[in-house]
Amino acid sequence: MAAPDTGTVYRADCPSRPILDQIADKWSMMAMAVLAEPRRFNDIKRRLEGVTQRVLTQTLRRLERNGMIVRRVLPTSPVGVEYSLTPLGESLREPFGRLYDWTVAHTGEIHESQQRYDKRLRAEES
Amino acid sequence: MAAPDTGTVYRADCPSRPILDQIADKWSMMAMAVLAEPRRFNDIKRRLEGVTQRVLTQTLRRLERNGMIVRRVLPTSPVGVEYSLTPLGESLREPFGRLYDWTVAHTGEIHESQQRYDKRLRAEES
DNA sequence: CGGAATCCGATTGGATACTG
DNA sequence: CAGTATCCAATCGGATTCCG
Repeated sequence: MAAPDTGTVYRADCPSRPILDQIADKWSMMAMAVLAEPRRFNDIKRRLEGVTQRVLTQTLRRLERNGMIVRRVLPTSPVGVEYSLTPLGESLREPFGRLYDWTVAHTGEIHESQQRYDKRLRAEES
Repeated sequence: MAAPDTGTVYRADCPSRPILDQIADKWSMMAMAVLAEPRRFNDIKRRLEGVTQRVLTQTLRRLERNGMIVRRVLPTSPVGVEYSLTPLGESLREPFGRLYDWTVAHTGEIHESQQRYDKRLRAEES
């Protein structure tokens, strides 16, 4: 199976660790999905309902630094900026998509588990 | 392809959002991988080099609440606690494994991109 | 052994105002 | 339009101590 060998990974020097830190967060995953086609800043912002300008900027900067997306300034007036996926970023959409599909498929199960857990906790506290 | 439709997802009420918030973090992913076989608290802690007791406890609690793992108190002295994956948690290892494999495969590319980015940034500041 | 509780510095993130 | 800058509140997380 695809999962890592549990004997050798997840030490402090495991190369996957800093990378997961950089890309495995909510907004990065959403931004990558939305960037299936090139989009401009405010377009992305509108689609990621709830994200603030500050956080979106930081997210896009980090994705750019890690080679997932490219930032292109358009020669318009006023200036426009278009973001698009690199081949590297494109290749990440597949594993991300798997994860997304999984969450959608198991949403109900998870919510039920949460409610059972919270109920049990409240019962113990009484 | 497996990725979500960019026209309809990532709204505030998209069911994937709170779930990704809960599971798509570094320590959760590492803990899930390490729990390929049932393990006790301090065993997990040793394998996740760098994690503190506090953070590991919080991580395991959240995974338990979301139905990914079960916590079993062993009738030993002193008490032992064993964590193991539920079927739901087991099913998550596959998409997680894909993501892990991806990070390992592209570590080099990402580091190069980071260095190019940082270098370019320093050049502009001067 | 496997936590819970507390303290506290560091980081995050929202709101707001300003800019080329 | 696409940011940057600043302020500030909340959260996170490390270290330490105590407990059944």
